[in-house]
Amino acid sequence: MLRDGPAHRPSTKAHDLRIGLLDLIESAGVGERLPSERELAGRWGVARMTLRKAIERLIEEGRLERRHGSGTYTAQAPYARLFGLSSFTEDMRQRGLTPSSKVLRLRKVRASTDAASRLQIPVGEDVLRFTRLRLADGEPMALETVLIPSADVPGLSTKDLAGSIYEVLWDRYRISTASAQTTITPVLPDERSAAALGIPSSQPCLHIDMTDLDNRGRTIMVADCLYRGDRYELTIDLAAPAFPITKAGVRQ
Amino acid sequence: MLRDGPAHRPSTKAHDLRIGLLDLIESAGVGERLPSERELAGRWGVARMTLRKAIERLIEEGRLERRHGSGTYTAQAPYARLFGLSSFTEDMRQRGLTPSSKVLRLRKVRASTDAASRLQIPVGEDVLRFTRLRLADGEPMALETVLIPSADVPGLSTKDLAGSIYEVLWDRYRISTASAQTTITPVLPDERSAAALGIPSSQPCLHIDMTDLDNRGRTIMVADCLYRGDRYELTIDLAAPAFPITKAGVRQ
DNA sequence: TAGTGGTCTAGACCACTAC
DNA sequence: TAGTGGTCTAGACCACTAC
Repeated sequence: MLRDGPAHRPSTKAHDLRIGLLDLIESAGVGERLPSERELAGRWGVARMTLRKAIERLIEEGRLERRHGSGTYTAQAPYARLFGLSSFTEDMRQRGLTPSSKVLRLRKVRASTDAASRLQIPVGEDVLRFTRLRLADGEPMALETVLIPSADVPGLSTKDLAGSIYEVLWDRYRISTASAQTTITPVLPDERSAAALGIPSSQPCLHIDMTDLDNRGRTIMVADCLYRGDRYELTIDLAAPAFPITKAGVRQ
Repeated sequence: MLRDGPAHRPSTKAHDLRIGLLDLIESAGVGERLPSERELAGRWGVARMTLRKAIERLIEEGRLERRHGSGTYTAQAPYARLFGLSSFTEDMRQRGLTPSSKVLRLRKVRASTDAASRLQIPVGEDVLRFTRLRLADGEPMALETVLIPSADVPGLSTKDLAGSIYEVLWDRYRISTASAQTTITPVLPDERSAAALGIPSSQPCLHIDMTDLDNRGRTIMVADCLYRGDRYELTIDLAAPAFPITKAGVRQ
């Protein structure tokens, strides 16, 4: 059933099983139970240990979860996979704060040379550009400007921007971030940004620049964020054995 | 040979094998070859697959390396494991810059309440405290103050502080960092720091506060660093499938 | 060519869950 | 108690290395 062409590189059985498992995951809903390991191993004619290896890799990737004695389940929506850094909404909730947003601008623009280069699209292409004030417990926390190729998000409007953009991209367009590149620098805000954030322009801020890529390395969007240095701190926990965990913290 | 007490928690064979493997790693030099999987499995009376599982975990932790057809080897010194963030020396080299250091102060002090709490030692205990200017291509890049319990590093002196402290701790005291907690905030430097870094005090900087822990969760040292915002930027690459890679970048 | 790691098999028994 | 994942066994054959 599974194997394909002859002169193919990674063609191990575990890799073929991966494809089959991904199909199952795709067609299943979030949190749904897969057939048992014995059932799947039998169905695909492989040893259970071999199947388990393929499952383990998908667990590492955050696509599956196992519950001892119960079963193997599809994991939560992939937009939650990139830890704290990716989603302001998630960050704030983890801190026990209530996130909200105020859309300051939303319009369609033509990609500048710089934007086109970052988005990997032709110069002049239509791009949706919006700026939001992100709040925590009603108080300004960050100012964020996002660029997304218009063609990817037909019909996206202001009312979709109340919460996590990751959630909207996934729920509505089935777009999900597989990796992100982030650059962090300390800056002083310009007058306008300082006013929007409610801080003096002498207050240092974290400038967090992010590019989100899908699983084929194509750019999904770029985001330019300015976080208040007096309220926000970035925490990175690096652990040698397990995965480094990155999360954002809030200074009390 | 391996199993210990009865009412013990993780007591799987793979866990017992881990202990045996760690002993081998400890007594071997860096880059040395271990006995083959078949040899070790025979010696310890387990199936090869079981041994492999224990080896795989140590590979994930960066302690071992496998070379197909050749053997299993002890990995490079563990101080290099924590990616860019941990070692200024490594960071700069990766960027093609030449790192150097200038020790500004080094003395033994008594732990303040705050220091004692961060280092997990009694208040008033002897602590080695040093401040270094870190340079890249001869130009100031960061100002760093480090605290280490004196008892852990007998004989450490100024001449040991020319390069990576991680390297010294490992080579000389066999102390290695297993995890690190880092907090990042944007700040304006005080007059004295600004002068040392050769920047105006209106130049925002990244304040990076780090606590290094060993594999039992004990604090090894705390470091307080001020990075020039005009020369230094932090880059974080998050990838969903593999390990997030954190590295520091230098603005050109 | 001998020895190594890489993958896979077809079982076994245990620990846990959900009923 | 039936079904699930968790661990382990004792092999097999393949791919690669180092000589």
